[in-house]
Amino acid sequence: MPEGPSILLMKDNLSQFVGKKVLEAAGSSIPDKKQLVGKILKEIRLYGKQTYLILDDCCIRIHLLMFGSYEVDEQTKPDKNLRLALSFKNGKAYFYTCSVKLLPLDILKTIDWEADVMSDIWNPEKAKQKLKASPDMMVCDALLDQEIFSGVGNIIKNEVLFRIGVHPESVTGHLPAAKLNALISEARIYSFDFLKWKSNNTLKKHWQAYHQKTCPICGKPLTSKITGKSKRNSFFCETDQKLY
DNA sequence: AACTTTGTTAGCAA
DNA sequence: CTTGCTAACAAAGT
Repeated sequence: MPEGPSILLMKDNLSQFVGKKVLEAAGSSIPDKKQLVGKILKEIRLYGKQTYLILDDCCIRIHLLMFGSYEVDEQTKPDKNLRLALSFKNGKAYFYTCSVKLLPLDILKTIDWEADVMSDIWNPEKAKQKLKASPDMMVCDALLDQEIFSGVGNIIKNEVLFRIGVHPESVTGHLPAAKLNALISEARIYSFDFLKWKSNNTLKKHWQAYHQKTCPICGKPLTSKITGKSKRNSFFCETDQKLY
């Protein structure tokens, strides 16, 4: 169940199969397994929450959506949820309850890789331009917009807004320059904190706002509210997060 | 046991 | 044809 950082961990787990040949394919998402068998997994590339398994002449796009999961080597989950399984000589990869689509390699050229907040080529200036182009958008929606902050999900949204002291229903066009910059930089910084804490199983322990009862700064109760066009839950402090 | 949820998209109305 | 909204869908944890 994945936001961007969790997908990065998945990529690490799958990297042992890069350069290896697909010996066998299974699962409900790919009707014609022959398209995959015999192909080499050339590279794994991420775009936010999307994973591209790049083969010789096509690629597989995997999105775990809300409830998807994966396993390496051993299948412990039921076949009915199995969307894709790939066998290599050194092990197997299983993907459950997710979106799996076989696509032409051309699709890779259409992706704005610089929009991925965890990418080496993340482009904060470009994000700023996109935000300025939508000055009426609420910040809670802006952070979840995968065209602007690819990889950010609801947890990252809430923690970033708490860290920078901005109310989720603030409008991007009203943010002072310093807050706008903080929004953009913290989206990346928190994502890497998420990655670090997720890896050592202490993610929940570090939540300051998401699903928390009281504000760690002032001790008052946090507000929980469905916000913005995205209609996702926001957890925030009315005192310490300013509405712009 | 009912409710929630780390997300997206098909489908339809305007 | 585009924009915007809602419903649908998924499965595991609380």
